[in-house]
Amino acid sequence: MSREPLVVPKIPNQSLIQIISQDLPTLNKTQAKVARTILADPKSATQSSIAKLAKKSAVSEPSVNRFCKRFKAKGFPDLKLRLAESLASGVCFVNPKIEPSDSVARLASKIFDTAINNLVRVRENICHQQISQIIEAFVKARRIYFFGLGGSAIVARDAAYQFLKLNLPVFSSDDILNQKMFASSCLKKDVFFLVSDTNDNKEMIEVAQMAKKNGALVISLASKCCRLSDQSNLSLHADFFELPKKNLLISPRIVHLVILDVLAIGVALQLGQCN
Amino acid sequence: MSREPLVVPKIPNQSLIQIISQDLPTLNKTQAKVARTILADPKSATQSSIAKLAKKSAVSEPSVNRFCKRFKAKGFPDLKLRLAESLASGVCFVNPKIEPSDSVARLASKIFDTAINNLVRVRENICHQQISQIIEAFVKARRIYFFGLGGSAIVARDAAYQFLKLNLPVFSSDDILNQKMFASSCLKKDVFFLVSDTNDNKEMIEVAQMAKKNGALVISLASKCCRLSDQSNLSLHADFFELPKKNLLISPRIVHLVILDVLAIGVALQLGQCN
DNA sequence: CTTGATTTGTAGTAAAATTACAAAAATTAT
DNA sequence: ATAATTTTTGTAATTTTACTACAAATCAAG
Repeated sequence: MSREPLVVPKIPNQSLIQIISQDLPTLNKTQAKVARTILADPKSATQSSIAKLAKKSAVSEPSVNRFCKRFKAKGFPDLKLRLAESLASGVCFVNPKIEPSDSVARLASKIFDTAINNLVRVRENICHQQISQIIEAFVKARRIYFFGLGGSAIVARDAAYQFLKLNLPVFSSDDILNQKMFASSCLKKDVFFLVSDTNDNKEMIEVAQMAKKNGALVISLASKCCRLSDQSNLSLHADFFELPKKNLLISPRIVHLVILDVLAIGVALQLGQCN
Repeated sequence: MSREPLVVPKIPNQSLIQIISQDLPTLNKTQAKVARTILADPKSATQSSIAKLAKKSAVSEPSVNRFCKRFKAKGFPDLKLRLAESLASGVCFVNPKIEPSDSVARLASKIFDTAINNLVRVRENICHQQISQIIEAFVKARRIYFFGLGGSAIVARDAAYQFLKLNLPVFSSDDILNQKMFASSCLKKDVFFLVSDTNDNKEMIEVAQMAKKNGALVISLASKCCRLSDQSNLSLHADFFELPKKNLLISPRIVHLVILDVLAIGVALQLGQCN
């Protein structure tokens, strides 16, 4: 038996849709046509016959068949099957860009898909050790401050609400002056949980610095690693697809809220309040 | 736009395999044979032809076809498709119950999975027509009130924040007295958007009734069809797994927020503000 | 039993997918 | 450039698969 390190070529459960969109650049003209038709509306592709799909893509039927074999399917019905699986598993990594011409149905499914994808990504990349440490800190804290600004103020408020239900000593505010006031007068046993989606908000960083100076534990939840994370004792981030600026589509708050659910239930278990 | 309460066509999104095994007792001899063959090995069923499956079940081909139609499939290929979906999502739809002995990693993945599953379910069952109608109503409204209580107050507030960014005339409050005051003094061109997770909150229903009496459009967003939905002109719900009470795990707010994202982006597109 | 209704299978038909092969592009070498 | 080779693509025939109409069989009630 070989002692050489094994190279495991495992690409775990990659969605067919993901594979197709990945390989799109390597496909030739005709196959790319088919790929684009499928990616544009995978659901309807699963319900078409090979003839319909060929016509829609402006290629011949055998070309569709060749496309199927290019993607390791036994044939067209097999491709449809794998496509259906890919859709059902909820993980559609196609980056859905919203077009003004989109129907409401399409719009809705793009937005849901994006939320789902982000959750899947974060689920896989989340650092459990940090989660544990934060739960630990929450349980021991004298007081926990949840702060955020703009859209993240709502996340902070929701978090405070969840932890309040667990009888933790929480406090929340969306007023930056209040936030600074509490940060400047806090104690060592306090915990500051700062939520941010803009990532580099100057005010929030100042709050972090003030709290840290007083020896409090600063935890940040941002959409990516940023200056706020650097200023924190513990930081969580939800790595998203990067999207063009001002695109309304991606909002980190969904992921942030789910992360906070994890923390809240973790704390509840720790306190034995989960029945 | 109609002010009559709409009957929402509910399509319960149960896994086909579940449905088949549920209905097994009600099937006649031949169809039961087919059902048992499929349930014995659903995966291989998705890869068989109608002839193979018929032979394996010791029935004729048309019997298999009739079986398909019995389960609302268009035909055999359609059944295979739904079976494949059912298998792909199968693991995911297991209801993850949280145990005190769960590790943080397990806890986190259960919570993420639940959120993801709920989003997938709602994505498939959401009524696009209603979404369109609501977008329409929002664009035309003189003023839009977003009201919620408890956990849903946060959802309402978030919604108000999103629509405020689009320059819509929004107003939000988590104070029930305020809510009633505005409901009692509103105008016909006003829209009330009521969010609820407890489903049958008496106060919220009163708000709906008051607003309706004044001729305003009442829209509700709840976690299932409930009395509040009945009192609304338009209602959306996010059908979840029903879970034992007091289980912290399931919170409808994630789904509610994503639905509100759909509405917000829909409105933005309608207004031409999406670049 | 016999009549009527339901269920099941046979055989034929229609549709869909695949294959073999030829035409058309694209690529390379001359 | 253009002829030769390779690759890609489409046409048409073949095969497989699924569906339908109808007849036989089974079942139920009188």
